[in-house]
Amino acid sequence: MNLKQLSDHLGLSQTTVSRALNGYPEVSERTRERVQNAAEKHGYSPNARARGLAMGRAQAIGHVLPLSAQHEMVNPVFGDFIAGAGEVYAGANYDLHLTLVPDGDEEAAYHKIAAKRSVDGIIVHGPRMQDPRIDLLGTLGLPFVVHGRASDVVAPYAWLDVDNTRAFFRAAQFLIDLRHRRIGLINGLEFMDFAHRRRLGYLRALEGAGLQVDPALMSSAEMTEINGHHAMRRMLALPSPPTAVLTASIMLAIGARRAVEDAGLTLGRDVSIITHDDDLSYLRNGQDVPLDGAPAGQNVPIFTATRSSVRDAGRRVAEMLLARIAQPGAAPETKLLEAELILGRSTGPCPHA
Amino acid sequence: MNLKQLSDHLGLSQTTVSRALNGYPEVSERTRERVQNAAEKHGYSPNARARGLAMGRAQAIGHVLPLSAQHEMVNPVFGDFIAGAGEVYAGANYDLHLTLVPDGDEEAAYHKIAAKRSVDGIIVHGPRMQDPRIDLLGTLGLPFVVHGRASDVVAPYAWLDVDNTRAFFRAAQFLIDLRHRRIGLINGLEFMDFAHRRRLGYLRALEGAGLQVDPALMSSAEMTEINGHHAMRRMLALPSPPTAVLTASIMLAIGARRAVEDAGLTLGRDVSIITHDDDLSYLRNGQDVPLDGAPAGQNVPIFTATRSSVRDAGRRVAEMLLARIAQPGAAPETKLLEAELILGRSTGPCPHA
DNA sequence: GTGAAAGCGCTAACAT
DNA sequence: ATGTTAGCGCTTTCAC
Repeated sequence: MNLKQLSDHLGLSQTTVSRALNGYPEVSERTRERVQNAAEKHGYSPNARARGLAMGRAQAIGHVLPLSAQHEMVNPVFGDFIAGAGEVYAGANYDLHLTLVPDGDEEAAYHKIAAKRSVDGIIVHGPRMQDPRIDLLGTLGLPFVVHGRASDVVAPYAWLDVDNTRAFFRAAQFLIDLRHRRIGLINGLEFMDFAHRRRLGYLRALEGAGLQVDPALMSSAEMTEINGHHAMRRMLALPSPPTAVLTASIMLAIGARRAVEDAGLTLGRDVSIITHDDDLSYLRNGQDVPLDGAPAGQNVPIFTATRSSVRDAGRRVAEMLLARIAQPGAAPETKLLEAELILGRSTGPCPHA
Repeated sequence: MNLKQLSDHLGLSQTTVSRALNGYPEVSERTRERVQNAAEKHGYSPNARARGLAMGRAQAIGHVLPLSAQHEMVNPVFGDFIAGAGEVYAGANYDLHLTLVPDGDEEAAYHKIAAKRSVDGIIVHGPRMQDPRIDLLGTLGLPFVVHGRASDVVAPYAWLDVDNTRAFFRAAQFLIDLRHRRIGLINGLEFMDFAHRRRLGYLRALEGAGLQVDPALMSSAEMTEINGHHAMRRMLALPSPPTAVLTASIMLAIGARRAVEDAGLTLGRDVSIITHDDDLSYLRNGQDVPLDGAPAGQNVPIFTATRSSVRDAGRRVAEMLLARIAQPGAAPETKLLEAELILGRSTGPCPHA
């Protein structure tokens, strides 16, 4: 059923029906009601393409996900993030378009997205430190918001990010307060901006405490269990192994934990592990203490996480973009979310202290 | 730059330019080249909405993700799956639309998708056992392919699925062969079709071996670490606890593993854990043995997983749908993927045997 | 309060 | 081999 059929059926013009459905004031209440009932009854929804063409906007948002050859895995929280954004779009009658851009032909891909005019704005995912996409999008004049930041980009742009630097600073500081002196970092891929910032926070805490920075205690790789295991194994084999390690995701932490067990060492005594993760719904499910069956005395903090859930971050980024589309001239808004500490276990004071 | 501007610039009609760009044969080679160069130079890409409107198709595929209130988390492999599908769409010049449907108003949502005509076909995610969406889509006449199956739907439809029943049958059989008699199942939410089938495979293996089925050894919940921990704790507290447990995801397995440790028991001796996961890229990263630092003698199978990666499954589902769109009359194709066993550890023979 | 008509940017049937 | 024209389904001026 299209507009013409519906209006013929009602004995009205397309114009009137369109106005009735879109809430224009000059339609009589009686007519509006008749039209709305008929539309409902016949399941009429305007053809999105025709509507967009006539109105000059797509009523759609593009999410752009870079796929790097070095980065096989898609971030597991991506689904939750986009679910949050999707909620907002549904409420505002926007569609969600997803574009996967393999790195290499990035510039062409973004030009094409802009030229096709099938979206009114873009959410940029997975920014790198000196991400060329941001300046490019500025040039293209398409509204956008970045989920994360690109440290080396100077021009102002809209973003929402977790304070990764501070989260890792606090986590490292926590270990320092427990008198650890040899503290390792098992990080994600450091060309990704979030991983770079995490490293920065770790380094600042060490430097602030006057501790030596040892490259052998730092690793950077994709955040999988096996990489966590390898990195921890390597560090434990050092002449002077770490007494505590900070990992950048729960999968890295799990791998590291197993490496400690494999070495015949005891977690929280010989080696402590503390981890950050973007989403602790894996563990928490609404509860603060992840594993309440843990032996007594082991409930010390090990997790840093964003206070708001990933889904909520998705909602907020979507809202920022819609606001930006509504107010094209406005100065780019930015939002920095704080990470929090959550009670957990496997962490103890330095054994040598 | 739009078609009119480009054609004016070239001193040609819009028709000729359109034909040149779309590979129609009646354009002279010289003209085609001139047009293509100009288009390239000015970064011309046809307006997707106008094109779709004129051609009567959207050149876009919709992925529909149900969001249940009971099911807070989006499956972490969703990103990888959709990345695979996206590759195929990019090659075929299709866009990817994502729609998130909260359960409740499912019917209305699907009607709306069909009426809006913004996609040429649909991929259905997360089917339930008696999923009403499938019959609904059949009625709507929109081509679709289901990722997974709906056991209670009788009408034929196109799907791609992993053989979950067989995977869990084999996994349970493996434990039975190790002489285990008390075998637990820590499953996902069983209104989801995949979880239902997994349970079926587990039950068949037990029944085939003449073993008693004990409801106290079966749990069903969202696949998080904490749920794995709770379920395992509960089972270990039974008068007659299991000697082996089969879990439905790596996160459940990790939680269960910790519960075993917390109980002061030894994995692979007192209790064995064997798990399935849809995506072992977390662990494997291209290698067959997940953790090569494992103590000797513990490298026995613990993982069943899809042979093809999740991303590849995404590619294949997308191809099925595009084929279906090209051949609307064709009989619905179906594809059953085999799961495989992967070497791991934490599994041993029954201690009482 | 309602309708006629133009136009959004493109493709495709129909000339030439 | 190229151009003219109609039309995809809607919104929006303009006229009544």
